[in-house]
Amino acid sequence: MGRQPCCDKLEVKKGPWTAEEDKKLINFILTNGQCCWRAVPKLAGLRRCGKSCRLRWTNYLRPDLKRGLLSDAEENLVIDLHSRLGNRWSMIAAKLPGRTDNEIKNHWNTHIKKKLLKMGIDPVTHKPLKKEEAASQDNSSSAEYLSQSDSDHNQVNVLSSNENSISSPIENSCGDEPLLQETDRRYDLLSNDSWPEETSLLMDALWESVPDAQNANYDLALSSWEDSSSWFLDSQDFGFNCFNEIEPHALQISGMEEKEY
DNA sequence: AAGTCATTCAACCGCCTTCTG
DNA sequence: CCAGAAGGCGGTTGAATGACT
Repeated sequence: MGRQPCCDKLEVKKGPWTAEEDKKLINFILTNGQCCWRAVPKLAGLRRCGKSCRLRWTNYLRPDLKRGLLSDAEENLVIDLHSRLGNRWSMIAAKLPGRTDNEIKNHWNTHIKKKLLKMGIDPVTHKPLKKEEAASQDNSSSAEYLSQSDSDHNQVNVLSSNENSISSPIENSCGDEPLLQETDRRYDLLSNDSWPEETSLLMDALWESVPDAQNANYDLALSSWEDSSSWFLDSQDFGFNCFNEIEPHALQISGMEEKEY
């Protein structure tokens, strides 16, 4: 007999969240904070799985989220971090204020991966593709990207980081070294002391650009509520800059018009 | 205008890790 | 120390949307 499902599959709703559900979840978390996710649906009056509530909150409703495409600096940082950490999206996301693992993972798969392939770089190992493969790539796009990097020395660092510092996780994990040791070493890399200076600077700049994130109290540390929620953005008349300033009850009552999906 | 294909991203699934009694 | 519960994570899916014919 397998593991028990986390929710009663017959009772839980699936698929896209409605504005009404979002409202309930937001109100509940604002009032009670993040507690036991399994209990959230019941307490908040939602017919959703606790996991689904957590995902919805962390990936979409959390007020400290940035929305929109990753900036060039963020993209470069993702590439650099990926070259060190591999597909550890949550760790990568932890280094980018206001970004979620899901968002970064999606962006990697839809944009960055293609970009690197076009440049003749293997997105898994971050090494140049085999000569014949690379030769078939579009040279112009590669040249274009590299020329951009002239004005952005961080990109140069990204492209050369493996040469100078740490070899790719994939390569290492294929060696004789036990996987566990490799994993531990990767975790060691998370210590800021071991970041190359350029990467640290890049990260500092990103964090400075999101002042509230420096206090990164991801519970309810809250920069711009508008950014986190397009339907709320539509109600900018409220002029809220910081979630802390919002009375939870005010959110319950006001401005929460039905979102069109 | 209609049909088809490609792309994006929110959400789900299931495994792994951590916590708790 | 162990087992079960809960949380977290990465891979994958599929609906929505856009681009193209």
